[in-house]
Amino acid sequence: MSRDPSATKASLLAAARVEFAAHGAAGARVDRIAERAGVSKERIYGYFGSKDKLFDAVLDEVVEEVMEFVGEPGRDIAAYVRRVHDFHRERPDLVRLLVWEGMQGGGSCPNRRSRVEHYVRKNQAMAEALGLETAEEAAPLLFMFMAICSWSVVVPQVARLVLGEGIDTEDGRDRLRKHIGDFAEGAVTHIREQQSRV
Amino acid sequence: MSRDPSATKASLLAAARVEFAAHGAAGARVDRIAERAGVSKERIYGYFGSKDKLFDAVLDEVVEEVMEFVGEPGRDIAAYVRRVHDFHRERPDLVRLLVWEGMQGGGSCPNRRSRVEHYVRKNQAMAEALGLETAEEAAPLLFMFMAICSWSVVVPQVARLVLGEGIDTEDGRDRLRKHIGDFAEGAVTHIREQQSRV
DNA sequence: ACGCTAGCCAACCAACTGGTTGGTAGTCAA
DNA sequence: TTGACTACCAACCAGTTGGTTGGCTAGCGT
Repeated sequence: MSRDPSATKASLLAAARVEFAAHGAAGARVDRIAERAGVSKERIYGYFGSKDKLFDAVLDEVVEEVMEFVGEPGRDIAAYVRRVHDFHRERPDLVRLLVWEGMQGGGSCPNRRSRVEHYVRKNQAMAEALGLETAEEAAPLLFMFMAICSWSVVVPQVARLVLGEGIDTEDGRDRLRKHIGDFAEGAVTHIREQQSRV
Repeated sequence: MSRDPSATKASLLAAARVEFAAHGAAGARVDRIAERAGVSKERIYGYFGSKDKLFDAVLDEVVEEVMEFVGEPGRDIAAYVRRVHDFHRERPDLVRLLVWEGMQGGGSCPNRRSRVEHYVRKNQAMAEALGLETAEEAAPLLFMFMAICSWSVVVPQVARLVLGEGIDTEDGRDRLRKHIGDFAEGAVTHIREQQSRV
């Protein structure tokens, strides 16, 4: 058909992303990926070797994208958190892929080097904004921000139970967004106070 | 073998809990559950009808347990959050089951009634502790507390990347626990201040 | 003692799984 | 033109899946 290897590869990656985000590495079906890509599934093995390696390739790609799209935290940390929240809400793929990796994966963690680097950079930016001395001190904060920004993507059914059906409306989502911002704001002020007290 | 229906049922439920927590409803294997329970898999269909219904039964049971073991939030909310964190760390089953349900489930949400009730009760307790007027106002807070307490169970690989390898040691975990408590403390103070300002 | 029901299992089944293979057909250098 | 190389696919394969079936037997009421 297309006789354009790089286009075929890209098409497979795109299809795989949809499938993996929806079902995880274990739940994904190779046939569905191939069909969505409009390509014989044999191409998956020709280009990527196996289903799992394809998953890793997708993850690489998405992590790369997020580095590009979500900037680094600036002075106004609550604003940054809201930005991250917006990104995850609009494109839940990354969060879902990470969660699948964490829940199904055997702790292999591909592309480790660059991912660590990515988070270190964010931690540094955050430490600077908070007046903390080392990046490590900011890490738990970053981690918890990720948690509150992602949670409603990960357990939407719990969100509906706890926050009410309103969470499915634009209005309800905005309200949660505001709470998330406030929550972050509170935590940051708390830290700043502890900081100045020393 | 055992010829004791309720014992067989219980044995199946226990085995299913392990299997479902590890692999989710879709990833779980009926044969493995039966083998672990030391029972023919046909009994699963005899007692529960299908794999999915067995999953629901397990979820019911676990939710029930959590209601029992984790109390309600008292005056010291940070302490409550730490308690929840400890529970999830020691027994990650509940979190994992909820996440599988959220990621794989089709939004059916079995046992809805009692689960809503459970969260409403917690929201009320929390609203009271914070001096908020309605339970709904406390809901987002409860939701975010769940998030920060569960996150390292859900994406352990990210925890390792962000917080460093130390997270796998008892010491590192305690440090995170402390940060989670502080984080909650900060958010609560923030809310209390907003409250008193009005 | 005896039959009947309920708990149980080994064996089975059709559907589906990730992965492979043999062969076709574009494409490009010589 | 030819020959070789590469992208590609339909058909295939062995192993696994959730779910079913026919029959065995422990234990109870009679």
